[in-house]
Amino acid sequence: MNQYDKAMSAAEQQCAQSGSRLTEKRKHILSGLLKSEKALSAYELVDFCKNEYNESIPAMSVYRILDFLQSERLVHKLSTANKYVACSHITCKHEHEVPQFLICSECQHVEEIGISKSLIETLQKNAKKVGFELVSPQLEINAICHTCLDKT
Amino acid sequence: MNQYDKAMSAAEQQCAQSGSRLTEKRKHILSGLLKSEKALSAYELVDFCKNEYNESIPAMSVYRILDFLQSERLVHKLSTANKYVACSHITCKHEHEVPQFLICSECQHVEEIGISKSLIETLQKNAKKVGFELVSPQLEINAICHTCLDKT
DNA sequence: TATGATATGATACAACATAACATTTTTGGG
DNA sequence: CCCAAAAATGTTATGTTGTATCATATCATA
Ligand SMILES: [Zn+2]
Ligand SMILES: [Zn+2]
Ligand SMILES: [Zn+2]
Ligand SMILES: [Zn+2]
Repeated sequence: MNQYDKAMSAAEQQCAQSGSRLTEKRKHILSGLLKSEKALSAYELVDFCKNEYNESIPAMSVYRILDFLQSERLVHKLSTANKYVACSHITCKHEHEVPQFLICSECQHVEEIGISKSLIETLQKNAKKVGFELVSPQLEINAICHTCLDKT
Repeated sequence: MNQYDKAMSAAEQQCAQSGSRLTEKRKHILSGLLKSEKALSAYELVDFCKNEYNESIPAMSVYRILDFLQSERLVHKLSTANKYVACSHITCKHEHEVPQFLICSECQHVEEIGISKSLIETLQKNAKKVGFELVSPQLEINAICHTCLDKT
């Protein structure tokens, strides 16, 4: 079974476990994010569903579906880019760490990596010094991927 | 001289030094950010100028002015919030470090702090591992300020 | 004062996102 | 199986953020 099928099947399991339904439309949106392997906007996902499945999903519904997928921890929102990306750890058993996203400013390719406990603690300590408490943090870093760097 | 006046005067100096002009409108936008002490959207700055100076600046101009102020390193854009904030180090002589912003999700209060060299190096190393180069990074962390935390 | 460069205005529109209410689909108890 | 409640999706309108383009005004300086 390839990575895509594994992810879809893990997503089914995740939803079954939490007692929610992974409908066709929700699957299509998730598949768009999984197949593209990059961050997509809600409207790009509308286009994807039109092109790939000849299915017209209104933007409103796509946003709702993205909310659902986020609540199931299958998808993350990248606030700096106003785009959405499939979680890289859908197939993993382990608890989801505080995520860090490296986002290529050129091609929107995204890598999701965990942040080490010690790094989190450092950030937390620094925040506290200036009167802030981290709640459910997430780091988004704009960078250039090596593929795009080589092209220039 | 209070902090606000110091900042405006330092901004004048900065622009003089780089041979650019800090016009009235540019001053008004900057003053909006300095006085509010929180992150504001371009459209909120339009309102500020209307209320404070009875001056109608089109949104287009506000965006241009914000671009200018960013190029002079007087203002930062917070991409996660789609808002803008005055640099906390306008009056400082030292080089501007890689900035980290703690943004209160409740009240939009922002603290800008520098990131230590060693932390940057850690981030850079982690990025390299997954094929990314940081260019001009900036960390934005959504958190809750203690004032808002106490209210709840 | 003429000229070019810089700054601002006006208008239109693109892209991202939500509010409010209607309709359809699913589900589970009687 | 049927119905009512809950969940999912559709429709329409609108709000928010941001850019493109072309026009006009202001400033510097020769
Ligand atoms: Zn994830
Ligand atoms: Zn790239
Ligand atoms: Zn700064
Ligand atoms: Zn606050």
